Amino acid sequence: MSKHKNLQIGNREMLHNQVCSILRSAILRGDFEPGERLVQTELAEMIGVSRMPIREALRTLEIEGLVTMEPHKGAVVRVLEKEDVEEIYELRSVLESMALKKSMQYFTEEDRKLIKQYHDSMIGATTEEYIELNKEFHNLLTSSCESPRLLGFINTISRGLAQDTPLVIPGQMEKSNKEHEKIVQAILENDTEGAAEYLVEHIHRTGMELVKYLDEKQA
Amino acid sequence: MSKHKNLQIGNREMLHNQVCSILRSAILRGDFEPGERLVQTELAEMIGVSRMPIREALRTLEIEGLVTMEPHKGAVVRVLEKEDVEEIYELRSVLESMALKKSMQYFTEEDRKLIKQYHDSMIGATTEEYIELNKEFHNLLTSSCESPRLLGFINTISRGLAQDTPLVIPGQMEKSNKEHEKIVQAILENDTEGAAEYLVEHIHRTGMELVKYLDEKQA
DNA sequence: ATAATGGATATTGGATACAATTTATTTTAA
DNA sequence: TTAAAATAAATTGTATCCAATATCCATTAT
Repeated sequence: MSKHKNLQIGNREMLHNQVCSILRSAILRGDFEPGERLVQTELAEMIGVSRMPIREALRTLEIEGLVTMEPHKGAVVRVLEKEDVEEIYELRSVLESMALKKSMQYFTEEDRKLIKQYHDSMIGATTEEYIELNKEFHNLLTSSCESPRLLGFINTISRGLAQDTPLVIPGQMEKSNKEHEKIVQAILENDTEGAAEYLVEHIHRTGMELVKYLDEKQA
Repeated sequence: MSKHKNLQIGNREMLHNQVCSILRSAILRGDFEPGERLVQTELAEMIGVSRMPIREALRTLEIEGLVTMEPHKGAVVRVLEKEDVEEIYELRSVLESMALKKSMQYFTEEDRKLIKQYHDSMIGATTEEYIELNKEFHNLLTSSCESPRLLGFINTISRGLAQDTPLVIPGQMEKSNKEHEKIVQAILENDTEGAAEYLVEHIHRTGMELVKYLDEKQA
């Protein structure tokens, strides 16, 4: 974070990033059917921009795995299969635990306090609060690792899937809190291997439950 | 308008991809100095296309880590520090070994034969041949893993660095061949953990030597 | 002399219109 | 009914234009 407050007047983010966020939310929210075709001119008119930022946004979404693009055919909303969810969570567990292990050596006492603080604030949170806090919690665990490419991969893979598991997995918040507790405890004790192992278990368990939920929904 | 006579580029793949390859090769070959600014209009004129495919190509190169882009500043050729090389090789070892382990369960007898065949053909190869064969060899080890996102990450990270280590590391071909031998042997014996471990060692050793070379060059 | 200020200039980000290419659809013909 | 041809639709790429912004350079103030 910058030491100064944001004094900017207008929105300085580039258009294709804003477009990307809009489309990503819409897809994850289910505004577009899986398999639905995304016509550039229609999107441009809907959002109120020209085709260029749309094209750039779609390319980003393709990398994140939310749409597929073929030459002269365009973009379609990707159908997430069970295998996709399994792959995403397996990669998340490997990459996030790797980033956590690397981050551990850079954590200051303040970092560890902040992590504990976030964890505590998640205990009594509402579902909506929890989803936001959880994103930031996981971000705190990994973002000190000094590996920009690794962090880029983690962000890419994480954005490819909605982070609203508390809404669909029964008891997810309670289970997560218990698992987070073990991770936080290990971090406070400077137990690198333990923290990483508990994080792997946490992500793996969540992935398994999400797959189970999707299986049941499909059946 | 445009003269289709002096086509610097073929006609089958999409333009921004061809542009991307051209620029990637040019950067890795050293045609652009590290830190050099890449002006879109100049590149467009040089290559003989309009600005749009240039812009799209630059964005891909940014993801691969070859250039950095800032709003209204444009693209500059990235300076690869020691830390970058270390990160790239560490990620490669983790991701490629993961992909190899997953691939092992899908290998057919033909796959294993083909891998052995490639390895054998690398024994007496010239340096140029070796570089090409080595790319395909590593590709064979990982590409059966049925994890498209994992393969995407491996490709992205690999393209961010020139794959011409045989040219700069003394005795690289001989050392690699010995390490490949162990990998191939483990694959033929269906020893998943062994193959993955030897691959990690191989990539790690190459990364170390490359860092050492860069250190010496800088000094 | 040096730092800050204030334009010119260059470059990027984005919009728009249009041509070219490919795919999808419909119509026509055997 | 089926196959070929014509048509429509969508994407890719080009050319141009304009606005926002960064960079550079000369001028001014301290």
